Amino acid sequence: MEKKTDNTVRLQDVAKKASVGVGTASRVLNNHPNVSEEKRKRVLEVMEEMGYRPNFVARSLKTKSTKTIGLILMDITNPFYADILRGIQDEVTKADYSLILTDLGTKGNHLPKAIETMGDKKLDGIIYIGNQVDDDSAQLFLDTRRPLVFVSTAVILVNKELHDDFFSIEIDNENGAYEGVMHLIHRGYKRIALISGVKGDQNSSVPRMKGYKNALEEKGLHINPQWIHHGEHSFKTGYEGMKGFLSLSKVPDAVFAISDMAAIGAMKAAFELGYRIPEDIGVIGFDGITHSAYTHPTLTTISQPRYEMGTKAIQLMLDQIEGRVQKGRRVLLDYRLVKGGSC
Amino acid sequence: MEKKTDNTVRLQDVAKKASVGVGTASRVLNNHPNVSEEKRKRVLEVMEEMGYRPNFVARSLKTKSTKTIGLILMDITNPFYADILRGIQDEVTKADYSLILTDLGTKGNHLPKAIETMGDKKLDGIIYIGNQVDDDSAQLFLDTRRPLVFVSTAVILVNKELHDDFFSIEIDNENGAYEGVMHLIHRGYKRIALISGVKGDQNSSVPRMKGYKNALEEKGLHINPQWIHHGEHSFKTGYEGMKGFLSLSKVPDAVFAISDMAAIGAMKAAFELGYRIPEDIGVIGFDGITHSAYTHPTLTTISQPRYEMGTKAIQLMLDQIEGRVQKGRRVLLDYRLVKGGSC
DNA sequence: TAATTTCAAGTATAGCTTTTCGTAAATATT
DNA sequence: AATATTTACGAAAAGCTATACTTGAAATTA
Repeated sequence: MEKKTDNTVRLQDVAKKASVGVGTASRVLNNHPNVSEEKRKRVLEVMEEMGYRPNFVARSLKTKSTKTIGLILMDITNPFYADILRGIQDEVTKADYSLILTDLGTKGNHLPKAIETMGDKKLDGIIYIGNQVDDDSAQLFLDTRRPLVFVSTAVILVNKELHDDFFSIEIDNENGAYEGVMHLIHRGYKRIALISGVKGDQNSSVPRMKGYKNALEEKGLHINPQWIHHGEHSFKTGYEGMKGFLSLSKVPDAVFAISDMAAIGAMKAAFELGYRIPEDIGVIGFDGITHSAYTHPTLTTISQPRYEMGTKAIQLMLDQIEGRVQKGRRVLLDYRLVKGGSC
Repeated sequence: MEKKTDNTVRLQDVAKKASVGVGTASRVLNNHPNVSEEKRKRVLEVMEEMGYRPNFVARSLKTKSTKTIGLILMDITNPFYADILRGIQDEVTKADYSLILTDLGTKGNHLPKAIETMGDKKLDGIIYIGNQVDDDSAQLFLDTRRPLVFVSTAVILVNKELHDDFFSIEIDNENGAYEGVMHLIHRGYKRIALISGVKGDQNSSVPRMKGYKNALEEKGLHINPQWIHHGEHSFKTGYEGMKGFLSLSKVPDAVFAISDMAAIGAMKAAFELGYRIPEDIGVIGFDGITHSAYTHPTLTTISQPRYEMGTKAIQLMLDQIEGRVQKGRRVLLDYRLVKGGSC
């Protein structure tokens, strides 16, 4: 009961030296009221003098709060996610929480393991940013019985029902895409191709493709299946998609890319084949990453409020952790058409 | 001693149901030898049946190991760092550790707080990736008394002495820069400008500028102070640097950028002013981020083994945590000139 | 057979903090 | 002045696991 194996100083060491009970010392530490000014001062002095630092692990065991939020994300390599992370980080820092990050990466399905570990480590909440999650993983999320926030992720189906015990933050993807394609049409483009994401992904691919089709149909333009390319949110996807389009007998005159990464890859491919942008072929992207302002020509894009998505995510998380809200809901943020020189 | 407030199942619940001592249950959990096959099986069954999940926090309190590594990095928005993170993440996942991330961002000095928090939360080790740290923060790092790995960071000075109780992973920045500039010279460029990082930063700015100067001096080329621009590793810095150079009466014919981000920004500025790359002005970058392969023309760059830097960082970290090494050392990895079309 | 070794398995304790509880003292109320 | 209420504070429990220690039985040896 009085072993000092290493030289860490414990609260009871402080208490003893200050001649108070360990309970009192704890109260001082946590700014509880019922402690006399005299003892408070003495304890504080001794803490300073001995260089006492509270043990977070022991505290967590007792309070059941780790002051740590888990963040699972798709691919940190994509600046879109990195920008969201910046918002998350700033807000987390402000609230004195820590962040446990799991970057899923592209190879292998590490999601179930990641969710379970975050539950086991007693994180106070979990944020997920990425593609739609399958039903099994969705169930795992709920099983952790922790506050959840999904960013830029389609609402999940569990047992074929919509759950309302988590938050989600998105933009109106369908209308965003619609507006982007409309912009192309207004600029005079008529043969508009689509570089999409993972087929069937309810997060970005499905709603954005819907917006794309809505716009074309509304204007009576032809939807050519050959002009739709599926892939990831990567340079490579855009590059390959564009290469494919430009090798067809009937070449499109504009491309709507589901992400800026893909748009940049597409531009590269067009340039390589000697096409001029925007004269020969127009390009529009989606996301609004910083990078899109540094291509030549500058990329026109549907910009998402990335930083704000991050800050909002943490705010909603803290609302849940601190019991200010009960039911989850879907939060829609505004997107914005940023006009560049690519179309 | 027998309160069940919520429905979490504890090891002692498992033990009771399996009619064994809690010690035995613990041994089963940790694969200790001295337990009969019969009881092991029974305990395992009960665990499965009750859905038992070990409490990491309680375990950490006892074992003094959190199975969590801290990562402090400069700016996740820079793909160079994001790529390193990918390597770190993969290796961390493999070893069944978690990662607590602190992205310092650009505004405010959050480093001291970040270090202290990671110490307080009893993380098993800390990795730092970024600019040179000041002496005070360096001392804080050492005060945590935890394994340390510094990636792409200049060796730190504490009390004006070189410490050897931490690891660092770098490339030979001076020679890398030297080689890059030499490449420009061999391609026929003679008026070579430099877009550098933070002035005096021993991490990248100082050694790379040294390599830059070495090359110029060796070839008897003029070093023009007006052709040196300081800033950050960002698009903006490169953009502004190049704009500045091209407004001078005596314009350079090539630019060596300290990072690919800056190089891309510089290319953008040159294009805007109607310069052709590589005909009118040559550009070479540093880092080798994926992005550099998708500019037009493709960016020539000194590529750093980013992913490997990450995996190596974790390997060295685990070596320390698991006691396989005592003294720290400096690890140099290989860089590589990747020839693009920008010079 | 008795003594010794070996091993399985149960018990108690440590790890550090917060919180509950009970007591004593101080203050307020009548 | 006597009682009720509030406040200060120490002792101990609780949170959950791992480990050191202990015990008892079985196996080995003399």
